[in-house]
Amino acid sequence: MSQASGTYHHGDLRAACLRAARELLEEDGSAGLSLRAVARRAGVSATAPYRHFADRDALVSAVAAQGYRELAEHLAAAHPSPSTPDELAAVAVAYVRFALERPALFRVMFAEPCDPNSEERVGATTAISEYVRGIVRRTFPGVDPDALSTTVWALVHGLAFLHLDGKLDTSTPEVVAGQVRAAVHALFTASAALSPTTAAPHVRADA
Amino acid sequence: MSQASGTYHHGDLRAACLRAARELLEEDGSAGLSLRAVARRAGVSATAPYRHFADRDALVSAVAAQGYRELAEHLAAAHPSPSTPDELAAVAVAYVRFALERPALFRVMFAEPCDPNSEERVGATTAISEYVRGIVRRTFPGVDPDALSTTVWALVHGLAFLHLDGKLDTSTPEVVAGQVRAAVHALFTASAALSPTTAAPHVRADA
DNA sequence: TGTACATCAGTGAACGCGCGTTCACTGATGTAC
DNA sequence: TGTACATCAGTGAACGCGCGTTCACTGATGTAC
Repeated sequence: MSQASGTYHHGDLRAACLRAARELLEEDGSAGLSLRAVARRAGVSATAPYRHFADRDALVSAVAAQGYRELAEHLAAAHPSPSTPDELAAVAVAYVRFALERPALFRVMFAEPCDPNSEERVGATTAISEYVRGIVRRTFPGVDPDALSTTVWALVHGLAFLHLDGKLDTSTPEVVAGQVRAAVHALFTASAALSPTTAAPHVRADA
Repeated sequence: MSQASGTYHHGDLRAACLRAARELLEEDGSAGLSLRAVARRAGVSATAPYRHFADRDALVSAVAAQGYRELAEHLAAAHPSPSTPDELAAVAVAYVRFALERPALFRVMFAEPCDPNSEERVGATTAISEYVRGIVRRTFPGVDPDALSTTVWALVHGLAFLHLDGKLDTSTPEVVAGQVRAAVHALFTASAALSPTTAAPHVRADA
């Protein structure tokens, strides 16, 4: 029997290592991810992972990349192609919820000083970035998508991190969602006012 | 001679440890802060810091708290009491610049899972939070300061982190400052439109 | 169908490392008389 | 002013730990004949 994902001695140790890493992150978010702990959890000798990852960094980058992919899926699940403020807000809520449900993974994805050389990681980041740009283009036609998508991403990302660090009220998911929606809607109104097609009077008054 | 900050055998080892920690963070941002490395850098035995810090966590928290204080000073230096969008933007630029100039310190302050028990740390965070709220109150009279200050802080904090992680263009300080100013101004316009006193027509039209 | 062989995923001992923390100590300082 | 003493900041040896990584190996699998 020959499958696409090879079944060797272990079965699929690479996948098992990633799974183990995720479990460890979920159990103790504050601990650093160690190759030995991952091997232990995968039920394999300390050196077995070296067959699948060049070194510890490669493992960490692979975990981060998987996180980016899952984040993208999570956002898409919130709404396939948002084009209204409410839909954008729903995606923003999903982003923050993702961070709060997997705090350690989210930190690995963003807080860990990342080597810019990891293709997997750079690619995944670019994908997220493009996704946000697409939303902004659809939701705010007539506004420069580059500048605004940066603003949107920064706002949502900042909300995620401040919640993660306990700097904001995280008592219930509803409270969090409310804060995120309020912030996104404030932003939308701004942009509508700036848009040439729907410019607010106090902006046109400059002309 | 008896001074407020006691001069003992070393002089002032507590301060020397904090200084050493800061130097180490600036030299290698990716390495974790270790008590032994700090002692080594301070030119003192590995166990000497225990006279001044209960354990490693206490040292890290002290460094973070010092970072918060310096951030507050940095923001105040950008503008003592901002009350216009331009002045707020200047403070936002200072916030992001602070993060980019001391990336490792900034990560210790925010990215490190922090124990909510550290009084020093909680207090410093609260101070920053209050400072932002004050700015928002002055800059956006008539708008609920709670909600908006969260939005402002999140936006600026998100900009700082995305720049820090190389997700945005950080080629020159001017480019970064431009992005930050653009984002803050977008937000201001939003809030002006929402404010009862200066509400934009398309908002009042709802009534 | 059966045998010989190559491949290579996983093993396990071993390395050298830096870490946090303990402990009994030492020796400079400041104070009481 | 001089001596005895208490304090306590800093020492240095020692502990046990988990880490990343190396290396020669073993043994299951898949393949060629």
